[in-house]
Amino acid sequence: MKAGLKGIITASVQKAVQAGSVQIPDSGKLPDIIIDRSKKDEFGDFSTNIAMLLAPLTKQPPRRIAEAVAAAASSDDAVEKCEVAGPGFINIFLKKTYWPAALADILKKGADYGKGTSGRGRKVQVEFVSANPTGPLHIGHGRGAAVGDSLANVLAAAGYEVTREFYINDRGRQIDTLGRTAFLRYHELLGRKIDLPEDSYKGDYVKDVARDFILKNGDRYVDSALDDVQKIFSDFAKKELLDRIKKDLMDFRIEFDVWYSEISLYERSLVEKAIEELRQRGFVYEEEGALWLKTTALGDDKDRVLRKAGGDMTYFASDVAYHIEKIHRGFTTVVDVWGADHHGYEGRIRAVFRAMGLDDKMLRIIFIQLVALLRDGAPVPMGKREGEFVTLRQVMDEVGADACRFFFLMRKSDAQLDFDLELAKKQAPENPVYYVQYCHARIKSIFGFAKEKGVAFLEDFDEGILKRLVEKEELDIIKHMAMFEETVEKSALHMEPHRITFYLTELAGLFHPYYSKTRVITDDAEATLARLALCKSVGTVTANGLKLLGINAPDKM
RNA sequence: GCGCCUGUAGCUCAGUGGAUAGAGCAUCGGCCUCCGAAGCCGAGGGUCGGAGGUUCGAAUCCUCUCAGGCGCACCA
Repeated sequence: MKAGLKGIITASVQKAVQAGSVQIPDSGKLPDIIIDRSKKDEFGDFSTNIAMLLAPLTKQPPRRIAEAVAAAASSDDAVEKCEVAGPGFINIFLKKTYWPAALADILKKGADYGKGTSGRGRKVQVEFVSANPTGPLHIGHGRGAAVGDSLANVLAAAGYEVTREFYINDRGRQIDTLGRTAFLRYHELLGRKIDLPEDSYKGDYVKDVARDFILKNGDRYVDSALDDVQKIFSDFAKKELLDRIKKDLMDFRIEFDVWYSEISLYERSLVEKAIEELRQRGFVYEEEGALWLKTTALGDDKDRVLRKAGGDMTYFASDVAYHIEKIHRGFTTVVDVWGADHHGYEGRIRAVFRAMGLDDKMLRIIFIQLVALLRDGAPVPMGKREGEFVTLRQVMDEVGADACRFFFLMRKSDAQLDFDLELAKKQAPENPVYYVQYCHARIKSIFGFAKEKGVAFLEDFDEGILKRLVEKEELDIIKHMAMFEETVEKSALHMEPHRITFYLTELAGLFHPYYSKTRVITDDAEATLARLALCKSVGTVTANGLKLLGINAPDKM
């Protein structure tokens, strides 16, 4: 419905321009029209500041522009009146007949309500989690997973064609270290005395891996030299740990379209090809035995090594090849979801896009800030090096996937997040998770009650009865629901899925008080049906929003 | 030292240059004989870290500054 409002304002601006009362300079480009719910009822239903945005362009006073636009908009069928207020706000009062139509539109669209077309089918890749298969997913990965997955949902809803991708760092020094650690744990389990080097993976999960290795292979490698069998242990361990990561993500209800192996880049010679491509563009040189990418010419702080003097390729070289591959695959936008501790890496990856002659705006990097895990307000210690960090699995098992995802999506991702385990579990008002879900369950139960009372709510009811919804609370709910499509679009545009969380909390915050105050099922048959229609649509919008967050909309709690 | 992120109510945070800065929690006081009390109603709470600047207008943009977090590898 919001698109309709935007259309009214756009047309009105154009009318004012044609009439000569607003003069747009030759460039002729209108600023984006932004319409918001009015802050106060006396400011109408919706407001726009378009006149104030046009003022500097047209060099005309904002109030005069506003008056011209408001006059044009007043003649629109849906508009009751338009007022100019303050420095140049246009306050739009819509006709009462607009709201039944808006509500009917939501009911008609159902599960599709909220879907938009602003993405125009453009291809977007969202790469997220991409945790090394050297250990379990920790809580920070979980936040990245929730944000990445929800962002992908939101982009898809806004009309983009989305690919979800997990990049697997399945080669390099950390994998070698993993293999060596597994090798040592293997010996330990077979009764040998071992000495675990400082840079080993110290978590018990490597013992689990070694135990499984024994089940499959027995003690046949116990007398082998590490160098001879390291690859066997590395391969075994990384596969097992990746399987666990996949299992964790599946239980967190996250599915990837593509699992992209770093090794596969080498198998297809894509790393060499990428370097060759960059060499031809003049950004590759050799110095002190190493091969360098001249990223300083592309906005980075210092040049970066692609191939070490010892001959090994760096992790960066793979990543260069991977991102060039993303470009060749035809994505118009590439989204990388990274832990905030990787922000030092941003410059060199942007440089790759610039080196390829592309606008690096096509790369969007979402940084996921730290999660501070609390229990009853007291911090839960973390620290991967010691091998005693809190895993996603532990938290998910303790508080449930729904609460977990909701907490991760309660804040914008570049703000630190306090996650209180006890709070997330509490079935009490101070837990924000259930407020929204309860809204959905409550509505389902209203329909259960209606059925008991023999009140039938049919899909093809007479829309005329919706004009019985005249209470302020009822209209406020409809107005908020009318903003859902806009919210999804803004969420996609800014790549901020947490906006959906806030939107749903607000919707529930309108519904619960309404429910307490107003009886839905009464002797008045028409009013009952109209209110059931309202309830139905709130349930629909809540379910649609929760789906974008990857959270269940329960019928019962 | 350089770079990035964050400073908004007691706490945790919303707030694409616009109107008198908003929620939730916590605190205090009320509400279950009636569609789910995981809910509702009411009250108090603010130098938007600080200082300049840009402008009709700044929590929002720019500069400086203070505080916290993170990063500055031929590691990944």
